[in-house]
Amino acid sequence: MEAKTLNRESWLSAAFSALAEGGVEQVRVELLAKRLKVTKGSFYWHFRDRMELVEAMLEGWKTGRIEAIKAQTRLDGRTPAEGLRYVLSLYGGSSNPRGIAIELAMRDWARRDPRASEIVAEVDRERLRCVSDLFAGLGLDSDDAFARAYLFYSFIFGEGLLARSAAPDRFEKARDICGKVLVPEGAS
Amino acid sequence: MEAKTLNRESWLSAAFSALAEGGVEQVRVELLAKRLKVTKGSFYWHFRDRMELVEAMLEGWKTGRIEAIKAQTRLDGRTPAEGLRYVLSLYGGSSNPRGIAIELAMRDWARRDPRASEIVAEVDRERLRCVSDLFAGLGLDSDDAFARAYLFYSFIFGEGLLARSAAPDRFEKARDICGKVLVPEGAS
DNA sequence: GCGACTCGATACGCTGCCGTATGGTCTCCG
DNA sequence: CGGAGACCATACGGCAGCGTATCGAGTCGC
Repeated sequence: MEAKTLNRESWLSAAFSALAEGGVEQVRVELLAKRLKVTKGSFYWHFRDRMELVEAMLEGWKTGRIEAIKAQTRLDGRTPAEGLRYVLSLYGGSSNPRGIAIELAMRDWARRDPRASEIVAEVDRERLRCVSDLFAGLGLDSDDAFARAYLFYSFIFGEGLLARSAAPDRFEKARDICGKVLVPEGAS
Repeated sequence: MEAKTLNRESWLSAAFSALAEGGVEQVRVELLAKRLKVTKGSFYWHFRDRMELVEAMLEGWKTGRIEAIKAQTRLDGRTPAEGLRYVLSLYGGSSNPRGIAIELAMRDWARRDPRASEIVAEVDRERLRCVSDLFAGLGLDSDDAFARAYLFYSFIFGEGLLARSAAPDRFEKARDICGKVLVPEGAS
């Protein structure tokens, strides 16, 4: 399992872990090197400089997320409502904490770096489009469908921001109720 | 207007600006000093070290936010629905960008610092309580009211995370529709 | 006017990080 | 076996940030 020699992917993976745990500021080559049990001599073999790593992260995240949302909203026999509930479950609660952490770190990064901001915008465009289509499949008109998608994603991201320790015992039930509000049962 | 001598508040204010613009990592004493046109000799007069500044920020933010939410949800003659729409408007859209930026930076900070996490949790508890009460005033039972408050705040914070450049022309209308979904018209 | 106090400047050492330069150790291939 | 190339270690210079120490320059009480 353990490749005896590192490659670009090893460094990218470690970089995303660092991003998830500490934000962009924590993806530093000497820290990653320590994490990977090598020295930065290795890093500068695979990458020209830190910038190149960071741009590879942006590009990789973008394509990965766009592929993912397309796959996740391709309903093979599912109804639109089921599809929405499925997408919601992917980011809901405590499933996939790493994915959520990367998502949030990415967005915090985007707040102060125009390149990250552009990448996040592209991903959001695609996601809003895909999820809008699902809501449109529920019978909503274009504006309502978009608004629902907007609410949908705002909730998903915002939920990751709300301190779950504020009332741990009530969150699960709240999430269920929110699910019903976000993707209405009765429609279509 | 310009005080000829700085005090703790001056540094705290500059620190919050730096926090809003660049996250905790950017509240650095030498940067703040440059921003305030002094040297760090001043800083270490007013604060023991960077830690003390940072803790003062946490404490100040906590008390300020808790006072604010209590004032904002005290409905003097307003109906609960009006109160909710008012709170929503405070954080909505492009009003108060600095407040939103601090809010998001605070939460990103909380993701990796347990002290910040605890502060945010305390503020969230109070906010959820206040807004839950408003929803309860609309006739919802306890669980539904809490879930609505949960959705309400998730939306507010999540909205700040969504790339508005993903579809700038559609966001305003979407926000309006979301408002109607978040605080139902008919209820009560 | 003089000491005490407030507030800030200057200068230093230390650490962590980036990037470069150069050398070493494998592996593969002919 | 021997050379080439892939991969990594070691060592260095440079910069930025933290914290300390010390020294002014104003201000206020008396």
